[in-house]
Amino acid sequence: MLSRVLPNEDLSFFRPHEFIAREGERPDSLFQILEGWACRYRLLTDGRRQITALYLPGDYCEPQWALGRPPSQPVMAVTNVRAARLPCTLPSGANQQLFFKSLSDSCERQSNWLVTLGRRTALERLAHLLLELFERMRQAGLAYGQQCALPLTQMDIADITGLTPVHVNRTLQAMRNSGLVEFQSKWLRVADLVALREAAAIPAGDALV
Amino acid sequence: MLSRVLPNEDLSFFRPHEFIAREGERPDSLFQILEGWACRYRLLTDGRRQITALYLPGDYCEPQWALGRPPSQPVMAVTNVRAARLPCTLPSGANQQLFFKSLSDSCERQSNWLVTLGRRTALERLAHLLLELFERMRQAGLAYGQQCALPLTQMDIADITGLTPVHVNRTLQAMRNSGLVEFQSKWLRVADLVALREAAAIPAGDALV
DNA sequence: CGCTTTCTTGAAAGCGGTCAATCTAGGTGG
DNA sequence: CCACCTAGATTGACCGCTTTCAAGAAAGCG
Repeated sequence: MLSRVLPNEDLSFFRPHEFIAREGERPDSLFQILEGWACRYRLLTDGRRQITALYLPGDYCEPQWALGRPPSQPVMAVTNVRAARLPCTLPSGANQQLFFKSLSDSCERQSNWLVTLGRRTALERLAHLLLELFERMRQAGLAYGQQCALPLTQMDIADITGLTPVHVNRTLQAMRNSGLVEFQSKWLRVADLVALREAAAIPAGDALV
Repeated sequence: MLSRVLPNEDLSFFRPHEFIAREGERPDSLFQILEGWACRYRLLTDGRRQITALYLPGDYCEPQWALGRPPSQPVMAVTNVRAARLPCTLPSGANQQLFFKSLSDSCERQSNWLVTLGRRTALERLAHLLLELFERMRQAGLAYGQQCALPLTQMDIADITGLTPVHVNRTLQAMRNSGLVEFQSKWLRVADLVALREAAAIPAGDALV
């Protein structure tokens, strides 16, 4: 599933909360996540945090670094992360295609998140998030039946969905109580994907990306 | 300022609210906006709308169409629009660079908007929007001193900022009353850029993009 | 000059936020 | 093996920003 582009030798490891890239510092390589999760975020001066991207196994972090653009937001490991180091230059041929597909995918995902943050309720945001993460884990070959790992704290989830941890907690409980999802100790189980899609207010034809 | 890539012959014109691209329909060309504004948006089934991108003079609409990805969201003219038609294929050489820069710019802008929609208050969102639009108009050579055109209705602004038109109206009034901006009849005047940045809760080092 | 879109205003309600305390579980060291 | 520690999850009470609903004023346009 998770296609490797480089030999096993060039690996990096990160611990939870360790920086993978710092704001403004030109990284000397970019990464393909092999194992674990990472995130990109921005902090406002008063401490408000918004997570703007999640990197799951298989994801590139970040193609645009190869375009000569230093990271404008820090990237940090959420869990233990194992990643392949790739040269920080634009590859040619098929790998170039891959890069641009990756860039354009993340653009698409962000665009969908704008809709969620701008117009969806708390419950819809959480449904959307769980759905998207399950789908991405499935595509990475990391879902088992209707279950997958989901190693985020409720605080992380709050900073993704633009809510407070307290409200995430309450809304998650409502979702559990209504039987929409099972989600505890970093493990997600989606009984009814269609119901979850509906709860997320995702129009019929829309892809999740 | 606004560098043209094609001869004058290949032009398209659109009226306000006219579709420039429809969801899922492969466009046969992509555009560089020469005059006027356009937007990309998504509609939820109950009518909620979120605008996910604005296209100002000089902007490409949309590089990723050339990557073989049909538009996942409709694009529509906000004002009268004059645009140059470009072949819907990946250019080579310098123009390719241009495309990817454009793609990566819009990615960056979206990422900043995630922060705004997720974590900023109504006043901060509006300040951020006005600031960004002024800056983009300035870079396009379309600002005159500290003023520029801003041809959006309060409803458009609401659908960009994830607010209701009513609240946009009230918040805009508050900003006018406090002397932060002058904005009426589609014309913006920013007396104090620094104050507006502060009102937008934009951390010191951050670029607007 | 009438029509339609846009802007403005008021009152009331609600969703999600804030503050603060308590409970739980995983990890550590003795 | 258990006391302790700390991060994370949970709960309750209250607050307030933003929404909703409903009218009316203003402005743009044919």
